[in-house]
Amino acid sequence: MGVAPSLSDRLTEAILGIIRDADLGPGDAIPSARELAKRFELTTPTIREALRKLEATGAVEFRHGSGTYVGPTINNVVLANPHRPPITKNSVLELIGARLLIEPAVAAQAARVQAAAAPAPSGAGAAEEGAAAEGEAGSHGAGSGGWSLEKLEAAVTNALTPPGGPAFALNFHVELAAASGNPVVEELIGSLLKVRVREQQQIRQLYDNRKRDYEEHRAIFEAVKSGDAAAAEQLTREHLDHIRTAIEAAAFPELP
Amino acid sequence: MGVAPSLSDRLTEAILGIIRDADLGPGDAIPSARELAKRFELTTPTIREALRKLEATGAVEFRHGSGTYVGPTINNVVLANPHRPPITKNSVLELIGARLLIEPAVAAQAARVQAAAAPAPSGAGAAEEGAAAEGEAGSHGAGSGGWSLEKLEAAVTNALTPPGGPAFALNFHVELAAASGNPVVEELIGSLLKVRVREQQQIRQLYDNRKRDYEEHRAIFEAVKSGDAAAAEQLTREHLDHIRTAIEAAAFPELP
DNA sequence: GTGAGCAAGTGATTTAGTCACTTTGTGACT
DNA sequence: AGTCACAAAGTGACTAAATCACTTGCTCAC
Repeated sequence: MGVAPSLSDRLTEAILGIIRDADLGPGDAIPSARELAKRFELTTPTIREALRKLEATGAVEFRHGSGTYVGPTINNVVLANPHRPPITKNSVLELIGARLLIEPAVAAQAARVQAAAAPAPSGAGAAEEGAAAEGEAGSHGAGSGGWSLEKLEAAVTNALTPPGGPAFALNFHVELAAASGNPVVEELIGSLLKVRVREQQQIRQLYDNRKRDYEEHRAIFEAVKSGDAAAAEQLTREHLDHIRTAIEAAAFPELP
Repeated sequence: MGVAPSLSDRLTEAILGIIRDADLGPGDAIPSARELAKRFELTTPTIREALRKLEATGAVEFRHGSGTYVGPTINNVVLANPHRPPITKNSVLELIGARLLIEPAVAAQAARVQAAAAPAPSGAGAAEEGAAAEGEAGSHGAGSGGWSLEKLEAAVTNALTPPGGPAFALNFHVELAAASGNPVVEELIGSLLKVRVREQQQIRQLYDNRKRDYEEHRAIFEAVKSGDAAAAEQLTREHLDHIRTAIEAAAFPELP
């Protein structure tokens, strides 16, 4: 078993080693392909193969004429398949089903974290479990820079902004996952959403649930803010269930 | 935006198109690099770059001297980062935290599916929510071939088998996710576990919780089998919590 | 200053060929 | 007839030296 640790696999590891030894983060430039070729005593096509592998997982990024740079997802433990199969109505429903299974628990955890951080303003009876504050994030998260409750609120109001508006990049569900305090969960939800960005836009065009989305997002936000885990969980479940029934009712341009 | 749809990105898409048009599945051979070079009127290094990208995500597999084959994860929507950062104790805890958040809900869903499939043997009061049977799987799942309850039981007894034993590939938590009926959830859990296979082995060597694992797995299995969602959820939570405290107490060879 | 234009650095791709490995089938030997 | 050794064909792995395309920054005229 494991007879072949070989290949240009070692090269990708070596390049990752260079990146980590130099403590490079997303956006930083890495040595050019020719430079690496010289350093490893290989030729550029070989180097490029290794770099392409790293590119496929978002570990590095090519910019023609400029250089090669560290990618945004180099520290991810899980990622969305960039070579995903063509979307079907069924696969979209499976995706929603998965989110319906995990996001309510995420919302509840976010509320618990919030309740532990703030000195409980109005004590609603929602302490259903022990595991409260998971504490600090290891700083190598998936882009959650500052404190998350503010970003979460920004993401709420964002549901009404047109594409291209301010801070359109913020997604409520991703920010909600970030508020749970666990960067892996944030990656998970982010990956799940990234798979269907194109379909998301399609759905948004088909009918206008943006106002309802906004209201439901706000309700969830309020529940999280007040530390009511049970309410956050239930509201999130209902919200996703609404989306699911909407998708079920929708007639897709492409359906198998 | 999106000014550059170009690159050898189109090549990877085209190759994926070939695979899907020919309806090739994992294990099937794809045209050789030279053949593809001729077909696309390109040169082999260019083709190889595209193939390397596909290799990085498990869409294709190289076998030196034999050929190139369709990989096992070509239909995944989410996957474990093959170029994952070095593991730290904190990152392992984050991983467990994420599983602690989602797996109890997965176990509960598996129990609900089971309760809906079998005509409730002993009606325990566990119907806390509506969403029951999600129905058929789209057949393009992540390896769950036959019916899952049997495989789940096989995975239970497997906790005691030494490495290299029969059906060692089966993992209880992955099979549990499969039993939830949602292939995306199965992928998710599988990816989460794949990230730390090396650490899993390390932990298993440090101290022997295999017997306790076995007993807890069996308890969860029984709860799922009897359709008791609440029990399955709670038992899974406790099981993962035990693992977490064990990891917290462990002294890792490498710790930052 | 401001802008046009040159030059260096970098990625993108080609071309032509060699080496290493796997598979398969043929043939000789038993 | 059965089995083993070996050769041939097909394939991936990699090299070598170029050329083209793009970006960036600098310089120099205006």
